[in-house]
Amino acid sequence: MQLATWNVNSIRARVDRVVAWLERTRVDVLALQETKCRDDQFPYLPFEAAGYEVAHVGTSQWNGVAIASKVGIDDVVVGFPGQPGFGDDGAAEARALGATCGGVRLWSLYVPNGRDLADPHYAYKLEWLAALRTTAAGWLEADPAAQIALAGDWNIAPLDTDVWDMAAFEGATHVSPAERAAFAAFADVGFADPVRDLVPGMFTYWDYKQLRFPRNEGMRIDFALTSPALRERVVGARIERNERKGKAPSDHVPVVLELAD
DNA sequence: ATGGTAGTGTTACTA
Repeated sequence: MQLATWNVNSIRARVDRVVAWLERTRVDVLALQETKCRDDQFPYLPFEAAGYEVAHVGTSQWNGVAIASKVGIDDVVVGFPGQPGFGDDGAAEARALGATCGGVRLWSLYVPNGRDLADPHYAYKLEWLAALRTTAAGWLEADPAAQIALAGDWNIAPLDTDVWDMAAFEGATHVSPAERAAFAAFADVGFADPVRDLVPGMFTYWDYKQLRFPRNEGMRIDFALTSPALRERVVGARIERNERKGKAPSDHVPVVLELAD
């Protein structure tokens, strides 16, 4: 089974590319982020025609997460327990969606960007990550054998080598010690990144601006963290850099886990 | 030179 995550930066702008990629790669389950649409605007039909069921949550042109699966999609949950909100109404944003697909409990996650170290969005980001860690740790305590994937755009570059030039990130988000500690805290409770060792030295995101992709000035910020039982099933991984090429690409590329049956 | 692109939706905001 193949399980993937991909920040598509608008599903309506990218649907043909995403479905063509699914049909070409035969990926079984895909977590999507930044769909940028309401539920009633999601292009379900092309996915269904390709054999994928879709669960989606989106409330506006911002955020939006989905899961597409051709191995079933059960027990769909919008938001994780304890997920903090943001904004005047303090409502939870469309940044987390859980579903069980082919025996794997998959969460499609779009971690808040943070914007600036002094911005309230940054405190929100850290709060959001801490709450997710607490909740995810509870899932493993309840069932140590659970097969769980925390997959998405984490908006954190855990290592200095996960950005093209640390000097360009002086005082910026994505690389701060607090963000990196928040990310490392998931490993402390059992959620590992199985991709880094299999695919070292590759980015998952390149900004549209400033010729970042031609210059390979990117960031590694998209991850599929696995619970111990799911980690045991990982037999391969790839980062589909070619998806940043061609006509109308997303600024992120898919990260794929290959799982033993 | 303190910018540059892209998407959604509007005279801006997010990334």
